[in-house]
Amino acid sequence: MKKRFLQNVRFAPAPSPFVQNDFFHLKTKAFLIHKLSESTNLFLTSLLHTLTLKIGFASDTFTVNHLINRYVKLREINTARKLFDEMPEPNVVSWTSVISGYNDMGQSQTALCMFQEMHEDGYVSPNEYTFASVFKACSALAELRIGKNIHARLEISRCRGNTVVSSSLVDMYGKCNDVEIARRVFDSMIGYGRNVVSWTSMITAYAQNARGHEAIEIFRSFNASSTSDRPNQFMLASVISACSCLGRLQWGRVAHSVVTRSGYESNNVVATSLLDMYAKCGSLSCAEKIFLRNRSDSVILYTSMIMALAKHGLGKAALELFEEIVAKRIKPNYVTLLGVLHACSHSGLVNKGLEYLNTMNEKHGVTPDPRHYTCVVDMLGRFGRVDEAYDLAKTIEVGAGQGALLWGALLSAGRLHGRVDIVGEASKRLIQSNQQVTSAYVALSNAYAVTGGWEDSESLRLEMKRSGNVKERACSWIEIKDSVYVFHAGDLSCDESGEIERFLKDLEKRMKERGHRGSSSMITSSSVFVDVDEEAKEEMVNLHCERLALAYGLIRLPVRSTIRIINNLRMCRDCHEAFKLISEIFERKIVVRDVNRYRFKSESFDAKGLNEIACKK
DNA sequence: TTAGGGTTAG
Repeated sequence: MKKRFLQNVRFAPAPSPFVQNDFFHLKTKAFLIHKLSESTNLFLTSLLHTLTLKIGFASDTFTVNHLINRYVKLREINTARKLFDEMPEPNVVSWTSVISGYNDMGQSQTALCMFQEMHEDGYVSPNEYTFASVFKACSALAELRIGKNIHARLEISRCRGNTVVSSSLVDMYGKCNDVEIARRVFDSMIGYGRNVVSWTSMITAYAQNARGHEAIEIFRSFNASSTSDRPNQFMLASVISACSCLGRLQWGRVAHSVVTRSGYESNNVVATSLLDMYAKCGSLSCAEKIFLRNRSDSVILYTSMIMALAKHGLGKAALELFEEIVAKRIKPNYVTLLGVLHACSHSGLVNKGLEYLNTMNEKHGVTPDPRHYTCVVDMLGRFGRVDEAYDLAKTIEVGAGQGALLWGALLSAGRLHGRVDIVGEASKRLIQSNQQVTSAYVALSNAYAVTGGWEDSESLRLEMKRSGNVKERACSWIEIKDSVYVFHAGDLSCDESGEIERFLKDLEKRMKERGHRGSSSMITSSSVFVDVDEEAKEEMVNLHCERLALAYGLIRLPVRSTIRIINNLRMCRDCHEAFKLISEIFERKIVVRDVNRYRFKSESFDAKGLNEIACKK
């Protein structure tokens, strides 16, 4: 502190003639602070700022801290920073206020730089408030390495064992995808107390890392604990999000009843999570009801509905909703445009999709990024324009994670359309960047085999075996009347497989009768080639024929209940409804890596657990 | 006696 004081002392303002004595000084200071705390506009705050300088409080840390906080609240971070830089003796509150201000402005990187500066300055030590703010910045940036370093610093400080700091740590590890450490921190909190925020952080950590069962287990433990806290909108939104990632409609419905009983049904964030849950669990009609009941100017609510329609193959409706956003002057963001492109991709509106990509910056102020381009590559690839997809993919600069999505999309397109050259190129790119290595090896090996390169194919298989890249058997699951059935890829031991095959052949025949020129081998090869005029494409959108091929891969697999799915399909009045049902089945299809773990969880915990909470008084 | 943590679309 001394160094900073000496540096600034010659610039410190001379004592003001207004400061006559201690009593006057204290009264004036109290008046200023009181007025500052009441000030909600920039004009008044600037006036009080001028007054603070005039009457000689520019060196008073406490008063200047109030000023800084007022500017932070008004989102005037540059003014706040300027004030901070001119302070002769900033204390920990001054530092934390500016760090927190940068967080609020979304400038998390600057917040972290400031924390480092504070450390190097060495005159002020961080306290609980500072650590909580800094972990929040790490969360926003998903900076695991820096977060761990600061966590180590926390452990040797006197600030460990604080509920707020630990909650922010749980959140940070969750956002950085290290759920195990998040859980360890959460468990350690039992010694000094958890509150509704700590529990919510843990639920969110599980939900955001696709571990819905554990998220719901934590929610159940929270309700069974002795805490007097009740679930609030933050916690409920996360619980619903956990139900979404599980794709289990029954659980989602029970969670919805908890929301209704808690009185949070009209909360905008909760409503958005409900909408998303219903859409992901296959009930588009319920999603629409939630949307209509809560229609507001929220871009996230609109975007969720656009995504829901897009995923259900209703591209035209999704685009109409987007036009409504534009007409209402709600500013779309990059996710909204992703939804629009997704809608075009899943509905065969290829040229429309390209038009949106090329005009989104000019018309909507959203610059296309690799995620948008990947969506368009996927769209072109799905509809046979593989060369265009490849040409576009080559022009996009991506990091490793995004590259996996981009080249993964091209790999699928190459496989779907039998383009060995594209499969080879995409596989090589994926292997080089160490992404999706197993799938890429398999695809590349198959590509070599198709072109007669048996030696290359064999050596690749050996290489896979040596490096431990063994492909896991894919599986899917489906929920029927509160039970979950797991399906294994390639298992044809089903008694009803003949009947299923006959049924699907019949569906294909009826589809052709309605004028669709799909591939004659659509069912057997799981490929759909589209070469139809615009009108037919529109109809194809409604029939979800691309999904039929994929759904076939799901329902041909053996479980006793498969026959019940077929019976449900038969109850449909025509093949349009049947396709919709197949599509819904497909929407709930989730590939899991660890089947045994999932089975164990699904047996040990069912919707009754949530029901108990729903009925709790 | 100023400063701190958790939610929804992707």
